[in-house]
Parts: sequence; structure tokens; C-alpha cells
Amino acid sequence: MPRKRNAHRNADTPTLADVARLAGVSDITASRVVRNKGPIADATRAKVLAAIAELGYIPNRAAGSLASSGSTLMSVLLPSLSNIVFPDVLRGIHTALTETAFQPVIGVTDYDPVIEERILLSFLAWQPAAVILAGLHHTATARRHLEHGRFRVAELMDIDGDPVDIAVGMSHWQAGYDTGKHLVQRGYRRFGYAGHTIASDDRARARYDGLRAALKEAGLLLIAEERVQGGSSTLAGRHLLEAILRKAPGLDVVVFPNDDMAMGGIFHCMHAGITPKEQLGIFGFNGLDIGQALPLPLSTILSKRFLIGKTAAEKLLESRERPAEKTIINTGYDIIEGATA
Amino acid sequence: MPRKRNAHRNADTPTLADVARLAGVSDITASRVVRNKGPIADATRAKVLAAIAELGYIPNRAAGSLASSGSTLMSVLLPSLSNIVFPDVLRGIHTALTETAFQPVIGVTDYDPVIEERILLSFLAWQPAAVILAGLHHTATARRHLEHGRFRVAELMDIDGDPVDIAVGMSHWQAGYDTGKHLVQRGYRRFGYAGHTIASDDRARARYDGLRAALKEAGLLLIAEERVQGGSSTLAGRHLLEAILRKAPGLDVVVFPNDDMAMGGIFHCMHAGITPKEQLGIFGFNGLDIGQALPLPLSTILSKRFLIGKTAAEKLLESRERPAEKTIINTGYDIIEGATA
DNA sequence: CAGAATAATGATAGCGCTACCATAAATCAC
DNA sequence: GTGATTTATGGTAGCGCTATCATTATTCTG
Repeated sequence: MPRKRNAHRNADTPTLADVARLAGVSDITASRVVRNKGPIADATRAKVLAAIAELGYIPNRAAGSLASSGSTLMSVLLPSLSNIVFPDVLRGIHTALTETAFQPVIGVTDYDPVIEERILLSFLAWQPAAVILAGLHHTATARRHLEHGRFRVAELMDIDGDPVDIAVGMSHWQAGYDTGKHLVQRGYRRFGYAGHTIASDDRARARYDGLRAALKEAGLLLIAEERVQGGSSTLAGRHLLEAILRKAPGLDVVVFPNDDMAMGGIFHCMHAGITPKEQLGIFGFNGLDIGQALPLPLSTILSKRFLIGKTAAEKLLESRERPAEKTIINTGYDIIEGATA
Repeated sequence: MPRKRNAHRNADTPTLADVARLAGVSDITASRVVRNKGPIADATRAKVLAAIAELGYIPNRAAGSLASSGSTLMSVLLPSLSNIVFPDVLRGIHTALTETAFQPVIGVTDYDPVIEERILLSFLAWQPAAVILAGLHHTATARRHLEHGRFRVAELMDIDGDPVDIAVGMSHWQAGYDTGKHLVQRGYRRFGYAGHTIASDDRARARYDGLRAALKEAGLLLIAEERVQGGSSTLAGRHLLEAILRKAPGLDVVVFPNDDMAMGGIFHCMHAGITPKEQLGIFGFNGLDIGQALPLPLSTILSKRFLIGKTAAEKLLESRERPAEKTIINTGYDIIEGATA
């Protein structure tokens, strides 16, 4: 004996069939109204919309997704949320997705490609319309899935490499190089670097490499270098500057991998009575608002996080199919001269 | 004539049936292995896992979700991502969800209950296991859906009110009140307030009300009050302190709705040669790391954002069913005495 | 050692939606 | 005015999975 129909269904939740019945149309017509797809007579649309409102119908996206083998989810994999940079990117993505049917699903990788792979695979189970991740380095498995999947892919932040589909960002190596050239031109000669040890922060490393290349070109070297274990923070930057100056008192400029740490440097200067720029140049990266609100605005490079996120999401929405040609969008950066270097 | 079976399926993607066939078991047995549910002989499990690995099988969550009318998604609705507070909360949520099958889907409401409602409804289409939102005020429609839905609900940040299911946070009114008492006790008498105009930032308003209540109790008043249009920022805080001091030069303490703005106040003091604490008390809210890295650490209240997010998500995971009794978890706050008030 | 519980597996029928094809009516081209 | 297109609608068969019920082999209870 067949089990009673609808045995395990959600009795109180109206379905599209309920809407269709109430509106006096077929299921598929109701579906067309909901999805705003295909030709529908105005009168029919009105009837269906009224039925939807009356029943308080909420479409079941799982069913829709299954039937159409595609979803309105966009997977977003970010290295971190502690660093305001990535919330800024996410804000850009979210801005582009507002008013569309797409929703971001987010995962945090802790800068670890293995975690990135694990989260990616679990996200693919939802058949996302697109995947957004940071950087161009992924595990081999991740890369394989990204290449063969039926979804768009955007790799953010960095453009120094070969993207799967779309890359949106800037050249971090170039930014580091320009930092070096800029500071040399300003007359600084005795360089220090106060960084962190996040091995997978490829961007910070690329900037570091660029900086060294510029120094080499000018016949200079990094005289001193200190790194904190693990994540960067303002407090770490403050302690680090103190430490590096103790070891190498003759420095005339210290470069930090980001504004958070650089601001810690500024705070150390304030505390120790060092005049930034004149006695010691301080240079950051990111161009955070807060650094520009300081009594002496921080000298730094403005990365365009929000724009990167927004541009990427907009670009992904242009077509569901992956185009034959890869796209690389350089959002560039601005050197903020500031008052500290 | 019936259409060919599998006409619109994804030819290259292996399904559970493929796994089952390769492993020589039935579909449902393979499903049990994937979900780790029900009794399975070790040998059978091994066969199925081998088949999964060989095929590179990725489960289709849409199908699973549809069949079981429930998903592993957790909807997270945050007012903003610009304010580091909410990324911190999100980080806590994410930490609790790591190692579980749950994934956060995030939406940003811009502090607008109408946008919150819209996003909530679109999220419910995924039959989430739980919904996390900020605050206890929602539109009537949103509240109705939250109350009648088959999912857990956590309302974060605030506990002054009646939650749908779980509330995790602190009393912002009390925090404001304690701020007032603390500052009065420290000898401050001539109070100013430098805030913003986000009407729906209920928490900031509750703190403001608590502050005024404490002042009233001490026979005092807010002598001056300034607000910036729209969102808060460090730069806004800096300009605002300048403005308020111009209008009311006699103030001996200014309270800010958050650390971002309070730091702007500190920066104005530095610029204008005002000694914080002695000449002018500055008090914030949130207890951001950066405020504590300042040469003079900011006096403020430490809200426990990460803990709030983490606790809420953990609590939600305890049971899929909504318990009969509502839960209110007070994560409390700490007054950081700092050096600026 | 019979009867009862437990462990391990499978057959079947949907979950709620949309792709695909088909049909009928209205509009168009020339 | 006749064939060709366009507009509007519907019937049907899945999408890939899991809830339910059924079955058989195994272990337990007293």
C-alpha cells in the first residue's frame, strides 16, 4: 500500500501548487510569475501575486535549485574577518548584490589553503552561481574544482598571476616597489621593516619583495627587520617599532605591512617623543580612514577594497557562463603622501 | 513519448546513485554513510567512502535539503560591516560553526528593519536551521515569521526586551548608566555628548538614555550635544569634538557612542594641545584593541562581541527544536578605566 | 532455546520546483 | 487571407536526495 501522499511534508507552509490553485492557474505559470521569467499576461500576474500575498508564500529555493541545477548563492571565501580589509571587500560584494536575487555565503579560511579547500568543497554542494576567493594560490584540488565547475570564479586582491576566470585587484609587488621608490625619493636611506609571520599572506610578501627590489635598485638594503608571530595588530606594531629601534637605532624610516601596525608605530613615536617624518618615517598600507584621522595623517597606500569587492561581484553578474577569455581588472592604488614619511 | 531520462541533468557530476553503484550498495546506504547517520557496518562504510573518493563525489545539498525539509545554513543578518563590531560578532559565529556542517549566509540590513525583513524572507527560502539577527526590534512581519518558523532564532547584542527564542548580549541601558555613574564618581560634572543620527541604532540610543538617567540621578545634565549625520567614523568624532568644544567651552568630559568616534576625539585633543583626562575626559564604547594601543589608552567599556557571536551560535547548535523556555544570556561588559577619563 | 530486541540493509515514494515539449490564440508579413 | 511568428499557458517528468516502512541477519534475555 502506498504511503499517504504528503506524509513528510511541511503541512503549514504553502507551496507553489497552493498559490497556483488559489490563483486558478497552473503550477508552471505561477512559477513564471515568481521568477519573472517568460511571457505572462498582466492579469495573470496580478492574480498570482495576490495569491502569493494572501498565502504568505515563500518559495523553496532548495527545490528550485534542484530543479534548475543552479542556485542564487554566491560563495565568498575570505582569509580573515579580523582585518577590516576583508569586511570592506565583503561590503563591496554585498552592495553589488543588493537588489539582485543573489546571496553571499561566507567562509573564513584563516589564510590557510587547506581550510580554503575544505570550505570550498562544502560550498560547492549548494551549486553556487559563483565563487569569490582571495588571491590566486589555491590547493591543486581546489584549483581543479574551480576550473571545471559550472560557476563563475573571481579571485580578488591580487592580479600578479594566472586567474581561473576573473581577477580583480592590484599588483602588490608594484605597490611595494612604489613604496620603496617613493621613500628613497623623499631622502630616506636607512630602512627598517616591521612585519608579521603569516606565511600565507601572499600579498604582504609580494609588497615586501617589491620594496626590497626598489631598495636594491637604489643601492640600498633593509638594515633591520622584525616580525611578530601570527596576526598583526596595532599593539604589535607599537611594540615592534620599539624593538626594532632598540636593535637598530640609526633607522630613518620603517615600513609596515599594513596601517594597523603602522598606527602602532605612530603611537610608539608619540609615546617616545619621536617626531614622525622628520626623525623617523613611518609608512603603512591600506589607507584606512582612521589613519587619516590622526593628528599627523599616516603616509600609506590606499588599496581599494570596497571597489574590488563591488567590481568583482558586478562582473560576475554580467554572465552566468564563463567567457572564453580571462579577465584581469586592475583597480590600482593611490599613494597617500600623509605626514609621517 | 516520455522524454529521455536524465535529459536535463548534469552529466559530469557524480550523484549518490553513482557512488552507491560503484560501492555495490543501495542509494540509501550510501546516503547513510555520507550523513553519518544510522547503523552501518565498517566494511560497508569503507567501500562507500572509497567510492566517494574515487568519483570525487560532492553531495547536492539542495536535493538533501528538499528531501529532509531542512538545511545546514544559518542566516546571519547584521546591521553593518563598516563597524568592526559586527565582523567581530561574525567571527565568533564562524568560530562556533567551524567543524560543524553549518554555514553562515550573511545579509546586511543597514540598520533598517524593512531591509531586514526583506532579507529575512529571502533567507527563509533556504529553510535555514537558524536565524541570527541583531537587536530585538523587527518589523511585525519579520517577528511573525521568526515566531512561527521551524528554525532556531538568536537575537544578539541587546538583552533589554523580549526575545523570540534566544537573546545573547548585554544591557546597553545599564552600560550607559554605569558610564555616567563612573564619570560622576571620577569628579566630572560638565558633560557633553558627541553622537550620530542613526535612528535605528537602538543600542547607542539605550546607552544614551542610561547615561542621562545616571546624570539626572546625580543632579546633572548634558550641557552640550552634537551629532553627525549618518554613520560614525573617527574623522567625524574628531570634527565633532572640535565643534562641541567651540559651542560649549566649559565641558570637562565628552561621551561618545563608540570607540571609533572617541578616538577621533583623542586625536583632536592631541592636535589642539588638550590633555585628555585632566583637561577633558573622553569616554568611548566597545573596547577596541586600537584604542588600547594609543599612547593614552582610551577609557571605555569593553563589549564582548566575539563572545556574543560564539555563544549564540553554540547555543543554537544545542538543539534543532526551539525549547519551550526562552533563553537570555548576559555576556556582560567591563569598564576599562584607561587614561582618558 | 523461544521470543524479543537490535543491527544492517533495501524498496519506494515523494520533497517543491522547473526544463522541456506541446498547444492554442493572437499578431504579423506580404 | 494564408502561412509564419509571437504570446500566453499547461502537462509531464524528472532534479538528487532522504523519510518511511519493510526485511533479514544477528545478538540478547531469562
